[in-house]
Amino acid sequence: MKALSIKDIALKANVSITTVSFIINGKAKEKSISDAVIKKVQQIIIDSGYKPNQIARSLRTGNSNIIGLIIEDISNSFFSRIARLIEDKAYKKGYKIIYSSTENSVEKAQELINLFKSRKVDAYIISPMKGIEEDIQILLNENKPVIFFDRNLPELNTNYVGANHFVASYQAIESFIKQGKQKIALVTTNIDVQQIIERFEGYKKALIDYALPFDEELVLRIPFNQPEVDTIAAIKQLLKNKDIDAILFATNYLAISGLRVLKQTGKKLDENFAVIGYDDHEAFELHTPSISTIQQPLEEIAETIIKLILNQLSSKTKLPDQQIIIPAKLILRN
Amino acid sequence: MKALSIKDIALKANVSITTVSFIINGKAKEKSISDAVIKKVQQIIIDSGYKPNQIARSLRTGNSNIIGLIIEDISNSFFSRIARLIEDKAYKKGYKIIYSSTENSVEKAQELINLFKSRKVDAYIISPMKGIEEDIQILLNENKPVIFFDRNLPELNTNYVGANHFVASYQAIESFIKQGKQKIALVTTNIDVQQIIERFEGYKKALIDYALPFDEELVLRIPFNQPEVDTIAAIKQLLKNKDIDAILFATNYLAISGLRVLKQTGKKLDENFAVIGYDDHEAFELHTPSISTIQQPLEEIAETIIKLILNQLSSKTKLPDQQIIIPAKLILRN
DNA sequence: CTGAAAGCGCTTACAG
DNA sequence: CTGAAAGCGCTTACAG
Repeated sequence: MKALSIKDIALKANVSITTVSFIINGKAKEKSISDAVIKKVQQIIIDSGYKPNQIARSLRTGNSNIIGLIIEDISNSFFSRIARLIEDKAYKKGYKIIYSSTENSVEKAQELINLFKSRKVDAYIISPMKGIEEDIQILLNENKPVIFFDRNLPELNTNYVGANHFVASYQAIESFIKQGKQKIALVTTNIDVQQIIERFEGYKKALIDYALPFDEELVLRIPFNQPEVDTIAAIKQLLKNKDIDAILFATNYLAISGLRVLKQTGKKLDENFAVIGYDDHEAFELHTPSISTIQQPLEEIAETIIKLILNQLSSKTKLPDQQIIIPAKLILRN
Repeated sequence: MKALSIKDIALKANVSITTVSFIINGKAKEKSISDAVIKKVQQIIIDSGYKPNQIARSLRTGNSNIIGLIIEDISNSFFSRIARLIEDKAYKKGYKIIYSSTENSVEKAQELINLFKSRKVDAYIISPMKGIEEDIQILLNENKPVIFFDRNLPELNTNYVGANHFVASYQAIESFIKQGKQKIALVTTNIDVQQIIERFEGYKKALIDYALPFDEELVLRIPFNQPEVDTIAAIKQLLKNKDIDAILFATNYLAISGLRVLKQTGKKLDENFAVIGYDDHEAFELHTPSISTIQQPLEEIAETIIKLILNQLSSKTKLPDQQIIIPAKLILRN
């Protein structure tokens, strides 16, 4: 059972495929096709259930109405929520999203870019990593809209939408200090991207501003993709060796591991020990006691990304790049 | 900057595009292209960074090396974890996955099927809903491999991979009864799919087998996509009106809402009141006390799905449909 | 051992 | 008001 083609419709309607094509693409008026023909062809299309072959259309036009979304890990709730929001919003504008995870691997990201490129996606939304600059630059040279989100590569001139991680992190530490905490640790990842570095800088700056000593040994940098048992062991070690009274976790999955440590060791969250997580997670609110957290405004981020993309796609000339920084919110839950 | 085409490569190598095509597709030996030519062309391909246009290839061959994945909601951790696993496994076999969420809307699912169809995906992995039967039947008539997962539409002859929800649910209730629970509620959704019905049947059968009264008023059916505040209100109502000593939640997001209710009302989980969740979630283990849960073997489900797909894609004849039911595990955490 | 040519299903500049 | 034809970038049956 082969699918119908535009030729079949033209045959049935006794017109040329040109005419059918004009009608399908809403150019009937502009091309002054008679109303009678328009009506007849449209009826045949409806009756037959004909759907244009998008592959052929893409080959001919060079675009696809598809936006490629490249993220770190779809099973991380921060990314899956953002993906869902972007999907919804793009969908309403007639664009489809295809997405895939990189696990922070440059090779995987390169393959995804090639995949998307060979599928002629119209635009790219990327949470990038160091090492991918060259591949991105090629996309930019081809005049493809590229929006970075979550993290930026400042050496590249492109659009970026992200939260103000420096300030968020600073405020989190500030709130610890105001609670009288003295030995505040940061549990972060070792991935070398701006957004993670900013969280560290905010941490450090707050300590310095409040005249607390900055101790590199209170900063735990967990290798990305390390098995969780090792992460848990490292956090246990940190708690054992140092007399810590507060921890800021720089990602939600690290905070989850941290909460597992507390559960396993029986360490209590009380006036002597506090934690703050990054990026909300159901487990934080439901925890006893509830865990305070830094929340990125997902809705606003998704909205901004889509707006930037659509602007670019509808403009013939290259628009100036925009770096949009949205405040993150510290949600105190105790 | 236009991308290179096979023509450019042929020109540079001073051979025909036929020859280049054979070499790209590994048919050089079979077509007895000389080693010298093979080497020369390959070198030019590498040097120039040429990547075949997959759109053109798809148009010509009618397939795409892409598998379409249609799920309920990518922001639900059950689906995002499965998606991630399927993505990994397919990737290793040279297939890419594109996925999208339906939110249980038949219309959205139809649009996605049409999108995927017009993109010539090679196979479909679908968590279906009632009302989509006809569209699926069309895919089957076109001899496209279709695998249902998570839920089945028994009236359709197709492949299915899922967990044994009846048994899992039965065992959960059985464990409540053995703890001496008497008034056991079920909080489930109103979506009319087999997997949800089985969870209900398991609940009911266990009560009957153990000579406990089955009371329809202890079954709360939450409308899908209802705002969470309403869900929370309904659960509060249930707890208030009935003297319940145990609840089985039929999905993880319902259990999350249930835990929110406990938090808000201050109701304690103790020897007088127990809950079990469905599909694991970080919040369950980290909760105080930890929440018991029914876990579907995600890894095994993903593995089985991919195996079925690859079998079908590599077989020229239609393989017999398989219904693969994998046991779910009750994880008791207290 | 290699190539010319048809064709996949569209869009669109051009012609009438 | 409408259509014939070129062309997007591939693959492959056929010919030599």
